[in-house]
Amino acid sequence: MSDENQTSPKPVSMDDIVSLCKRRGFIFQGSEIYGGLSGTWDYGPLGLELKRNIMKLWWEMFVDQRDDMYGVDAAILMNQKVWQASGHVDTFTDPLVVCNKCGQSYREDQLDYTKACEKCGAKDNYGQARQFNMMLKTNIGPVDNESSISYLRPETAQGIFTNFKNVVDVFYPDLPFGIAQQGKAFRNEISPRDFVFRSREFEQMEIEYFIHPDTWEESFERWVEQVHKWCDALGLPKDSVHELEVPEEDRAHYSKRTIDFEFDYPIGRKELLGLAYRTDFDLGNIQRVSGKSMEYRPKDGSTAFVPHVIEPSFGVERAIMAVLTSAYTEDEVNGEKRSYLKLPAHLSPVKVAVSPLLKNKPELVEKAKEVHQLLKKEIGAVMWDDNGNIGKRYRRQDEIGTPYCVVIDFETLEGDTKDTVTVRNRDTTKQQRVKIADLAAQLSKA
RNA sequence: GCGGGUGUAGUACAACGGUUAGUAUGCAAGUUUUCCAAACUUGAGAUGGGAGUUCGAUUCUCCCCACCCGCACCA
Repeated sequence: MSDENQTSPKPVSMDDIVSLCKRRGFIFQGSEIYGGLSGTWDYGPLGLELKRNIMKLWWEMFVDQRDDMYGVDAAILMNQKVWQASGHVDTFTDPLVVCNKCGQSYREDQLDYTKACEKCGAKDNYGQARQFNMMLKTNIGPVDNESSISYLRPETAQGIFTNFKNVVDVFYPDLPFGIAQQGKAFRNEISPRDFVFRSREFEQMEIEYFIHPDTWEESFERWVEQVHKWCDALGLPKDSVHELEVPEEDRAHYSKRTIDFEFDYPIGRKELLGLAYRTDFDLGNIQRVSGKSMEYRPKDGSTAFVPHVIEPSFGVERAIMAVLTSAYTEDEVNGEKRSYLKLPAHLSPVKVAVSPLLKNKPELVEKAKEVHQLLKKEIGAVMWDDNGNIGKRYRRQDEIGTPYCVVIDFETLEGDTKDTVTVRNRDTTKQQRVKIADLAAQLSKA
């Protein structure tokens, strides 16, 4: 689906991004020193900052800035009944049957044994059905038997549903309200692909927004708007984000409406996040399996009911890839090609770099260190950089998306311009003089 | 999981069945440099892992691992 209507194709390739991520300390192959482990990735100092900034932005936007949202942080390991109730145990254990001749695999429930293999035409040459489970299984405690089985959660959502009653009992929020959670999830993907796009261990940010069933349509529409606001906040170009209305036959059976928000990645147009109306499927299952009531009793005394949910589900790694894709820019400065990350300032791993114009002039270095300490206290993510010459530092900071470079030069030390520094803008490469006293305020505002 | 491809310093590339495996860039130390990857000196740094063939393997063969491209999968 990415072949047609590809709008504003980015010149950036996946290799550019992977290479930059590694070269500059964003993302590395997991367990690389031992030859790697498929589907796992490690975050370096800068990637970690970027990831945290994205997750922080999300939390501010969807939890801190709202009155109707509650956060939880549920355990990754959960009682196996959670996954029986949710349907994951059943739907994740599809038996697979493999053609002995060509190795083509089929789901047993969809295979007609009387027919020849669709791929190679071999007849009556199917292997034994074997279970394939997308959930990563483990055992709790010293015994290794049926009852000790547990799974690394394949989604964070169930940790929200299982805490629905707790949140209602303690806070009794007015409906509608939402519960939000960020955290790791695990899937034993058959083939992890496309850098961090599909991996076996990943980070999710999910919301279950509880509503009265009569209001689902308007609530859904509001979430569509919210999702677009989120994409704007990530700095994604509007023409790179697409709504895909998922047709009924492709939706989960309990979902009455699902929109996949897709992004134009270097690997094509792929899902960035999902928005689904899940009805009362999840709470209903919990009620059925646990025997505990999941009903919500409105404060006005009207009839109690099991709330329905709208579920916006965000993948952190997919957001990171979209942000990097959008931010990666190439232009020319003084005839030299330059590549840089045009990140929104609130996402940049480093907010400000501080340099002495020349590193062999102690008076400059001393003053610069002073300014560095000052800014570090005020802004936090401030980097000291005195490597090479000033142009080199600018390029290096450009490439990791640092929005501002502060340079202490001889004008800082004396004359009318005493105690002013140069502030250089990443995107325009223009610079202006700013009083040291105003620096922190001006940079954190910008 | 299937088919195809790839695997050499941090990155991007070279080379070769045979002495110290090169180049660029990056990195580290130093000299220098008054604003956009200047220059010089020095230094560290690699044949993914394991078997086999061979007098000798980074090179050839096999197995494993990882990544890339297709297919399948993606509740």
